[in-house]
Amino acid sequence: MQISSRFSIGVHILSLLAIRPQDHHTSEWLAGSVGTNPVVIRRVLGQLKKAGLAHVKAGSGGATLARELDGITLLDVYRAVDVVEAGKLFHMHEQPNPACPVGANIELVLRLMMSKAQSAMEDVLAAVTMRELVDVLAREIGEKGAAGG
Amino acid sequence: MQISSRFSIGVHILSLLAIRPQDHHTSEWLAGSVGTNPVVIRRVLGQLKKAGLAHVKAGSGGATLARELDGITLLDVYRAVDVVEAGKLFHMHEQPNPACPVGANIELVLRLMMSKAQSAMEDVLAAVTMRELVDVLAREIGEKGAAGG
DNA sequence: TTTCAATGCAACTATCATAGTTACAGCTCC
DNA sequence: GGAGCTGTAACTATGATAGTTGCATTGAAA
Repeated sequence: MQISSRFSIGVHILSLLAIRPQDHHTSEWLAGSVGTNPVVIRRVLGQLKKAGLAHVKAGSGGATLARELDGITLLDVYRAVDVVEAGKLFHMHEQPNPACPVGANIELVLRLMMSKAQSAMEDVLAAVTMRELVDVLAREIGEKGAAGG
Repeated sequence: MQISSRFSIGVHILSLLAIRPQDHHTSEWLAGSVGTNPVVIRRVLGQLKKAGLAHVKAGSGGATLARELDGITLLDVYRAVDVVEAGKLFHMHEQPNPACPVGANIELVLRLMMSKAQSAMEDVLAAVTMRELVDVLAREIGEKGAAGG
């Protein structure tokens, strides 16, 4: 089991929009950096757009950030690409026997723990802004470097 | 995307072994409380056994705890049922373009964040022992009650 | 107004994990 | 030996993911 790569693709896209604001970011251009199909990019970009994180221009094409980097957390991206339903990271078995003491009561207890665990994970994502991520990324690029687009 | 119910089934099984130590815990009996097929139970129980959390008797049948409740954390169960590979909760897209500055460097940065988020989640699981969970469960049962097995 | 590149979306594919099910060999104990 | 149970293989249905093709629509520029 893994959380869909739509999340990492979303972060990648927003990073590109931030770091190379001068370029014309078509889905094909973005797909070239992400290493996937333009349609996959359009799907994710559509979700970022719906979440108010990006603008996308139909016709002439091109995407831009819809918000300041400081106003976008990793949790915003994670929510935008709809990768895990809220409160449903863990799948609880669905038919515990209500006639058994354990079966009748374990769901409540277990859901509480699951919820805490999921929240802890999401809190980490919420604590990181795209600004911070892009800054670290820019430093990496500065040190190691890399050519092309 | 959701983490497999094998985890919640595993916790349910261990709770049953703890709370009703007098019973003969066959896969069919356990399946009755969990609300699933005996084979599903045997599969999970086999994983708990391999992880050293439960004993299972072939032939005559029946499962028992292999460790004190205090010595079993929810993380142990989570690891036992092999629900998420270590460090791989998030799926990173696999072919970022090394010729693009962002593509070449985002993996490192993103994996760091993903790893932190996953660890935060697992730390919560590690902080809860089956003893604590069973105590809460027993209190629930005491308050609300429920008949049968 | 024609043209052209790009988006948005539907539809289809392959692949994989999950979870349920049947079947049966092998083990244990009475 | 027989009854009952485990361990495991094999098969099924279902659903998510991710890639792909095709096309109607859009918008800007020639």
